[in-house]
Amino acid sequence: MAPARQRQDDGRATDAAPAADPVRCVGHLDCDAFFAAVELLRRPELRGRAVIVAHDGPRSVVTTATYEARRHGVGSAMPLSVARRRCPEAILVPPDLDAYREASQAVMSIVRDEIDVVQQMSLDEAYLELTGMLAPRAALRRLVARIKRETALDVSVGIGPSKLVAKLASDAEKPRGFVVLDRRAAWRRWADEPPGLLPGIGPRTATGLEERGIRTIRQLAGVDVAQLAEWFGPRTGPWLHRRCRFDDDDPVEPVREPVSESRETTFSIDLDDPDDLERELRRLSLKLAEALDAQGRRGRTVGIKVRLADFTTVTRSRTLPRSIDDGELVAELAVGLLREYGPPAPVRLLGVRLAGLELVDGPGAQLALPLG
DNA sequence: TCTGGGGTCCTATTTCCT
DNA sequence: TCTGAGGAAATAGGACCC
Repeated sequence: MAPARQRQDDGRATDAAPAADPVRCVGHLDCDAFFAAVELLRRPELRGRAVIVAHDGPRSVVTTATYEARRHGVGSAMPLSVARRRCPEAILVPPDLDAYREASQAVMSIVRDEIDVVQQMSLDEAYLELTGMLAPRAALRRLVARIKRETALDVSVGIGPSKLVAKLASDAEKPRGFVVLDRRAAWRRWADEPPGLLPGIGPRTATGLEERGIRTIRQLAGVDVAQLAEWFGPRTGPWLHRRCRFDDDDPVEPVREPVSESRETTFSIDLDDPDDLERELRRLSLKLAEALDAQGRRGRTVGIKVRLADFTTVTRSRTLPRSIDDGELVAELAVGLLREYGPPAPVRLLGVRLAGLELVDGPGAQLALPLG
């Protein structure tokens, strides 16, 4: 494989070409077993033991497990029933989102204090734009040490020429990893791994590739773009073509406006009675509207999501001429959609969503309250 | 093994408009 | 008035991520 433009990150491109942009440098920071780590801080007696953070229900899944539990084959998103079978001695701790939010804020405010351009991806993960920085590695070494000192949490860090490589690098040697790679090093390290290693290639795409005889990133890189476009679509095809070459120029975007917000719930026993379903949908609608109201946001498209007993999922939505934020109205519309659909089987999950979000009367509207 | 909750984005199809 | 091409927006489904 020959990367189109090769530029090493030693290249302090001296005044030769005026158009030469600086070598991009991106960091990815990921807290190790974040939810579990926060729990261990509060309950040090659990240190060294297999701990699973999950609700205790018949249909719950593992949110995080300590590395001791992972050694027994327990992993994130695994049904709790399976996790228990694999690791019966594991201690179950219910999630405490408020505590994780607080810990996240502590970490992220340190990150933002040290780095100008930060894109936070979740409570425990962020991309850092390091381009132009004189000594990015040293800076991130200091950052890691400061996070450990001030929060007692461990993080893994990856540094690369793109988000893609940085993310793979941070994942490569967890926990407490610190991996720096350029594109060619990434190729050497992962070319013979399965395509599913690459973020964005999930089980479905991996299977699709396998059915066509493609089992490694190297093999994927040998497939014609046009062929990939035919197989996976006009955008996904070319995207795969670049991805398997570790070619990525996705920018680090510090602020992104939310597109939609939703509330959903899985019942511990499937619901059959329309009255029960409507009551639940109302409750979810009011909860959603309340949250959006607190943010000063409204939405123009109301949608429902219904998962039936056999796991088939149906969505219905309706777009209004203008955006709304009233809980009762959201509930009315959601219930209307549910009635129109009329679930043909017992329902396992019900959800409501508001999309096409906007800030009411633009930014700052919330501050425009009468002062008396 | 039997699958949470909260998001983003992509694709295909339909519908409406010009 | 009928017909059709082509774009934008809406809709539904689904992949994927943490």
